[in-house]
Amino acid sequence: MKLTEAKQQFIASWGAFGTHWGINRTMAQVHALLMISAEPLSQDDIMEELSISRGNVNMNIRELIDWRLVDRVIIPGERKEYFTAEKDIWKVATQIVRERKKRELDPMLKLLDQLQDVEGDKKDKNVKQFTDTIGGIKRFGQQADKMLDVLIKADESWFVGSLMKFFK
Amino acid sequence: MKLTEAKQQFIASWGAFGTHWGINRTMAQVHALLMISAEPLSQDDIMEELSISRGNVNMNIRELIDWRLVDRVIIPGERKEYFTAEKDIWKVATQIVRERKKRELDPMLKLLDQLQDVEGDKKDKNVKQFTDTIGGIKRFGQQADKMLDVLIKADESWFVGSLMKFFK
DNA sequence: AGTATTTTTCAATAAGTTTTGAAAATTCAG
DNA sequence: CTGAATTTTCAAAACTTATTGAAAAATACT
Repeated sequence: MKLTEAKQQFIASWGAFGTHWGINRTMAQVHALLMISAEPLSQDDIMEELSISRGNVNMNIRELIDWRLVDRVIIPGERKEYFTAEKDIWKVATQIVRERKKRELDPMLKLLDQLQDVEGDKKDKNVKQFTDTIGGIKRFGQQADKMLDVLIKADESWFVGSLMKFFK
Repeated sequence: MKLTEAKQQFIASWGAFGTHWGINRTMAQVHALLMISAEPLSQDDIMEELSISRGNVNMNIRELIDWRLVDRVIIPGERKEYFTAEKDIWKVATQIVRERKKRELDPMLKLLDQLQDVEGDKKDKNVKQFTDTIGGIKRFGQQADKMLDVLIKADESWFVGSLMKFFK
């Protein structure tokens, strides 16, 4: 397979993949493009490679920077801004975990705390089912929370070395 | 907080939560409703509770059954079909992992295999960056794949007992 | 078999999200 | 300070996805 074709395939698939993960297709494509590019790219480069508008590039790059997956790069002597992506997939993954934990898991646990104490007869099966379900989700979420915290702080060699022995 | 209010809050939040995970809002809401219901519900019950149309309930229930998160229940003497959700959150989580692995991770790994061997000069930095990135993602994906396989087969007590020691 | 009830389908429509592109704002070199 | 290059904004348009509801199909009771 030719490089150009392989690149296109990867970008398209990474984009489709992203939509399953609550990430907008174009954002995932821009990220894919930057991950496989040896050199930083400008907004114009990205517009050209992906055939999308300037505004679209701008918005999605901003979002990627917000997620700390992409960095602005200044190239001396160049007027334009350039962009580059973190290429170590372990760092990419832990950064995504970090952000999603902050944006989704933490608020959910907060909410479950509040929902935990409904008024009413603990013997009523409707009340019981509700508090049992909420309680179960909460305990599970707290466990996941702890686990992710350690994962985020760990480095890859620990992950591959110690933890992976569990998963022979 | 009153039960009715707490229920509404939980259903709404679980729905919003779902959209971040590539799951349609209504599907997540139906799932939430069934998880906190002590008794199985009929299509009419769900229509009423969530104020959505019959067709909508039907489609989303079908999808949930497809994901094996919801079961049809026959109540003797009743003409209507009823539905109930798995309430053990550990089982729910492993089932979701199982399905998403099958639908997303496995196909992605297959694709990465194909993209691994691009023609061209291995010294070309563009070729090198591409194959390095793809290779890195593939290795990471394979590790995740193994880990998830063990997780799926494990039961909760193993998870909480042995594995959680790692995450003190 | 005939009929009433329930479930499923699906075309039309509504709602939501993403993209465009041109105008406004900003940046920077001379 | 001026003006060309570049970036940012955002309303309108395009596109995508979800929802409705009525008709068709399936089910099961008498």
